[in-house]
Amino acid sequence: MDAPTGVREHCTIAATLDLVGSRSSLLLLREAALGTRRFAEFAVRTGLSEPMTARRLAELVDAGLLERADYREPGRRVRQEYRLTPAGLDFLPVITALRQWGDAHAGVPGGPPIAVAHAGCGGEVVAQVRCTHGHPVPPSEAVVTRLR
Amino acid sequence: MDAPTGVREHCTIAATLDLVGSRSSLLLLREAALGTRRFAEFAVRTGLSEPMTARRLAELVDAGLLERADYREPGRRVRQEYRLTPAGLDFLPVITALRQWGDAHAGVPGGPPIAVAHAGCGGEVVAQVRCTHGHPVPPSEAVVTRLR
DNA sequence: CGGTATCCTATAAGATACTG
DNA sequence: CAGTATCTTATAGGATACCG
Repeated sequence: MDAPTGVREHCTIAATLDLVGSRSSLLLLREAALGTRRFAEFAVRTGLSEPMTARRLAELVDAGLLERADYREPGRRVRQEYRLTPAGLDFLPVITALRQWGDAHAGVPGGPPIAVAHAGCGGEVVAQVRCTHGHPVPPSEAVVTRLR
Repeated sequence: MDAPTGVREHCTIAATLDLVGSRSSLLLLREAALGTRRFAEFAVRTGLSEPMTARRLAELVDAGLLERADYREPGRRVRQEYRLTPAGLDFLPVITALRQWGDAHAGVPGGPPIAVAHAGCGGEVVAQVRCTHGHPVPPSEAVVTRLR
């Protein structure tokens, strides 16, 4: 009678939030975007407890944003690592946009703790609202159509 | 002894999530971005209960993303409306990026319920990761520096 | 090191009823 | 229409202890 798996949301933003919208998931995705790979690093850098780190990392793997892989440094035993999948890489605009808003409006003492620059050019990396033709789209030029 | 107001996070993303990171806040900001102005519309369109709608709208006003304003249609009594402030408009890249990821990876039956187009040009509106010089920045070209 | 099991608290969120 | 008051449930998340 009820849906066996997943969520039946009518809005894709709501569906996204149901999937990865918790604070802990977003912090873990932030860390993955910054290059973190190992379980203990995720827990320390996000400040999340280990049980929560484990549960959310497993959810993100299930949701297809992260993948586990074996990882062997020469002469050491096999370890695990978590890496962004293509769907996880597609999430980078969200992380970038959150960081950008936070840097501008939720200033923390001492300033932002990380900086992201474009390799070579050195420009600051930001998320921009544009159309698929590459034009910047200010809010006044965005036309919203409700399809249903 | 403790901080009287606000949150002292070390990361601007975490600070942002503490401020407006709940599912209900993000759904309300989505609606504000789509042009919703009135209390009852916010509640119906997000599917949130009225108490939650009231509490979160007040939080968003306190946080400076929305502002209340009197609003009078000719011949009718004064009503209230909620509008995005400049800080709220700055949040549009986050909403756009969430919608974009959801449209691509969290498909809902019947397809996305809204479409956003660039006025005139007609191109689909998306969030793109770029540098401040305007170059598109693929994940491999983003250089992360931890400042502390 | 990379987790799991168990238990606990805080808060997100809904239901219902009511008010100016 | 635009909320508020009160109550309840579900879940996010932490603390602690333990395991292969």
